[in-house]
Amino acid sequence: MPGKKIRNMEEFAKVSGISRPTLSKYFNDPDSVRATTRGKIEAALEQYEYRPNIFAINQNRKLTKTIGIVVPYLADPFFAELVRMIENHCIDAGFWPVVFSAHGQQDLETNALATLHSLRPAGALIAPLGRRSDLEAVRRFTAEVPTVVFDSNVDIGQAFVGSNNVQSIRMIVDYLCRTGEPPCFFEMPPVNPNANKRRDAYIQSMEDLGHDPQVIQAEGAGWEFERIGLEEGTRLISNRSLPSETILCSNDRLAVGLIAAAYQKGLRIGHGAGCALRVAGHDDHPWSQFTCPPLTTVAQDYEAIAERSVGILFELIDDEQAAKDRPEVLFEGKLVLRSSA
Amino acid sequence: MPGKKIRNMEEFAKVSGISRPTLSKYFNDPDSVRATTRGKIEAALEQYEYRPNIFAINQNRKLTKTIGIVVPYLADPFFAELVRMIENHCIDAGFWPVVFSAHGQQDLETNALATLHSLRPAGALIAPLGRRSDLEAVRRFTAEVPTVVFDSNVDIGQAFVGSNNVQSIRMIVDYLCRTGEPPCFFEMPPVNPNANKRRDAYIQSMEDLGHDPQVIQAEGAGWEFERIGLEEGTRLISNRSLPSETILCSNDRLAVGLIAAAYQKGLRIGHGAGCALRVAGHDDHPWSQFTCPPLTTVAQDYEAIAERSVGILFELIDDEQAAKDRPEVLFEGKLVLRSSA
DNA sequence: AAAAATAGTTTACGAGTGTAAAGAAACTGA
DNA sequence: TCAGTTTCTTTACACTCGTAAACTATTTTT
Repeated sequence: MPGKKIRNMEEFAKVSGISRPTLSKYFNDPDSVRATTRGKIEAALEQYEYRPNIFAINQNRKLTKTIGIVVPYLADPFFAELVRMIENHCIDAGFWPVVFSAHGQQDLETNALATLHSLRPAGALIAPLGRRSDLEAVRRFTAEVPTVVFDSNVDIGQAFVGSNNVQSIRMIVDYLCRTGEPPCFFEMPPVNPNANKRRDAYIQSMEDLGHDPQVIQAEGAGWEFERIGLEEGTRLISNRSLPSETILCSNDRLAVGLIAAAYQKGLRIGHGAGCALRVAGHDDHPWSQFTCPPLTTVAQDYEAIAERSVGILFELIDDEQAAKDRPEVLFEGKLVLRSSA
Repeated sequence: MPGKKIRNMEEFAKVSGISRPTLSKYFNDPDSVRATTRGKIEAALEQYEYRPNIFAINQNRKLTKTIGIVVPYLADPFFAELVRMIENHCIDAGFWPVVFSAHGQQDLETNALATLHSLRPAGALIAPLGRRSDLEAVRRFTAEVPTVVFDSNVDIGQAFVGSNNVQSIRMIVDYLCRTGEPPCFFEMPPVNPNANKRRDAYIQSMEDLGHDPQVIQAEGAGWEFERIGLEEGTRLISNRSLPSETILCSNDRLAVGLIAAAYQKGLRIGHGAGCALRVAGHDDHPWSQFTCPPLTTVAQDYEAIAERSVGILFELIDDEQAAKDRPEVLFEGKLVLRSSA
């Protein structure tokens, strides 16, 4: 039951009977003071409402407890989910995560980095816009803040954590070829290196298997991937211009749109009898288990990516030498067989 | 082309030839200095890389430029989208939005409020967890920070902005009754007042129309609404225990799960011939246009809610008297007719 | 119980900005 | 050009906490 309001650490020192420097130590690391002292402080905390002023704390600390998280588009469930996990890891480690979304726009990304920079964070986790990023601005940022890049591997930061697109695409191409007609590849204008890697991996995998790769690029920009999938899918189906009955989509959100298009055109999706199309995706987006039919896809290991990014960042923060070789950690995708393909 | 690094405002005063207090004024509000002075400052800003230290700024300002945004679950596309819009409005107005997600957990919500509090924000926009909120903690927060509550109307804060659930539910119940069998209502254990309002509005609307209300409550907790809809939907269909062929879901995410269940059970959804079920939702979630079939629902006016919440908050910040009567702004839902019902 | 080690107190300064007051400089309009 | 107004400069203190140094109190070790 917090009682009287305490304005600053000095006042709290008075009521708790502990000197201010010791309190400062305590708030930095509760285990750095003797148990009896800790007890007194915590007893006082129960009685009085007091929290150190974040601004004053960070003003003087060489190393703040702030971790910046920058993603290209927070309303994308993939990033929302990843950020959720990353935030939890940061909080568990006693850090304060601050999330920025570029909302798909370069100026907002650059601005977020500038704001973040002036927060003097201990480190940052960045999933760059990719193509649209102001790479110079990002580089300036990473020159001063230990940064782990995740998801989209542009050559910046001190480490990268993401998925092994080559392996995952190869795996699903393999599966699709083994179980039916070889797939064509449905993509949009690439927004980041992942998209390119996936396309290239598709082409390579197909050639290795002795098939003819067929890439369809949907028009459209922005982050409404489902809409792009729906519109282009509708057109392709209407024109009967799909080069294969099996379609591997560059990501699940595109697949969601394509599935909607097929449904609306009366085409049944799946690998059973009476099905006109097989559709597969990539990422295992939170929604993909609820499409009709449920989407066969490759799961990115969200939890592993989140856990490892944060882990590497903490290593970087503890030991700046770890930066030298820019490790790249790639997690393997897992095939998620559902009924769409 | 920013050149030499400037460490603080004093140094920047030297190189720009403008006194520090004037610079301080400029950074607070660029229009508060003469155009010629502004010109000199901005010329210097081009040449030198300098940004005022956020911590030092906020340490002394009575009113910071920080706006706190707290949502119950950021990975829910409804909140992700709303937050995206709110953030944009804040940035446009020269404020710094800081987003917190409670990730569905009370302790995280309470903690977010405490952290936010110590940021001494100019104001806050809170969508409370609802039932799970530690109302006392929230109230303590709102006693000191001008707060607009949105989405979920618990009786705290200086204003509320949300949707008129009574009107919107009445409208869709009306529509469903007019065009086919009267709907039953499919809900989960209510997580916030909206859920209760919607159920009650359903019951009232049905009675007003002379029909027998039928409420089905799915079991399940947490924020994986689609899963709840899928699992309970599967059970209901298997047991043939649906009291009506028309199902109004408490929200779109539940409907997404139910639609998946119906699909997997081979039931065709829609209002045409050969359809076994009609399914309607509420909210117009970003996904609901891509379900199979596309979901008939009631659209919440995202942009209006975002714009108005921020607008009212700015009024509160400018004039604390505005708080007295706790205005409640309810936007009307719009019927979105697609093919699921 | 004395010596050694640990943890606390007191004192003092530093971080980078906001802001107030008094006076100097630059504009404004006739 | 000159009075009146506005804007800038100078000076000084405030905000809250981190942290270092010198010293004292407490605990641990032997």
